[in-house]
Amino acid sequence: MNENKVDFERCDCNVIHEDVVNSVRDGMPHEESLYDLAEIFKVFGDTTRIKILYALFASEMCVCDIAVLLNMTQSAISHQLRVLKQARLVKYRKEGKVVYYSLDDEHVKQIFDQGLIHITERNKI
Amino acid sequence: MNENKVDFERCDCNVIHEDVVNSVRDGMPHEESLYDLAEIFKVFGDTTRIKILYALFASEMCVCDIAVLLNMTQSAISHQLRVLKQARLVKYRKEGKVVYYSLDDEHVKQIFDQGLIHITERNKI
DNA sequence: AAAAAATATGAGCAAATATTCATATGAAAT
DNA sequence: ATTTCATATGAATATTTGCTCATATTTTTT
Repeated sequence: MNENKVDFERCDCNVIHEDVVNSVRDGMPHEESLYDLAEIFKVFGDTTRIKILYALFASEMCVCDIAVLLNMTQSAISHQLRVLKQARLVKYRKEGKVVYYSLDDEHVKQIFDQGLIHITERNKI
Repeated sequence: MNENKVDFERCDCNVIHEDVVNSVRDGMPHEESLYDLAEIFKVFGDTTRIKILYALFASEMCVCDIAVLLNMTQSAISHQLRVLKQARLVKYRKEGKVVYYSLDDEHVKQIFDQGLIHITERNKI
């Protein structure tokens, strides 16, 4: 009962439905899970990274190829690949001085598809 | 053949696999679709908005309730609700001076779930 | 009609982020 | 060994973005 006490002063309004607030709070996942979830979607939330993932969807590619495909700097691509690598969405293999990147997650397509379903359904109206 | 010509100068490296680049380019969705896709994920890519969506998952709530639940300003919540509204992820109904928000998309849960699957699988290692 | 309450919104600010530029690293070719 | 090429990376810059603060709007209450 006591841990449900929150800082009401932070909100410049009164609680309207204290019961709803309490029951919803009990069902909320841990702060950390929600943070991680947002972090993953943040990675997907950039056009360049989306393009890279879509490209790797079709084929394994080296950094230079991706840069040419997207008409962007090698450096910019390399920076973004690092982000994707840290999120464990892509993996790489080295062959001499060339580094080939490919998808490292079976869920990427499913996440993509759900996003696409949303925007296509939404635009139907 | 001509439209495949791109500005190679922008990339400070030579094309390594021109065939791969061309075939991948042919399979790429339109620029606009990719932009929209990134936009949707961008909406999911914020902890506050993720929390709001999770809360609305459990129950319809008014702005003030959400603010108290998340221990944040009414203004901050209202701003974020606008973003969610524009992305057509939430809808609202007015009852007097109180505005109740709720989810406006059956796909939200599926998108969430895919994201969760990714982070849980990833953390298994 | 006036005050109060819930929500919305515009401007400003601070933090985060994507790209550029210069340069480092590492492997292959000469 | 030296040069060349593919990639990585740190610093700087420009843009985006989330929150705060003040205030507007709308509905209810008195």
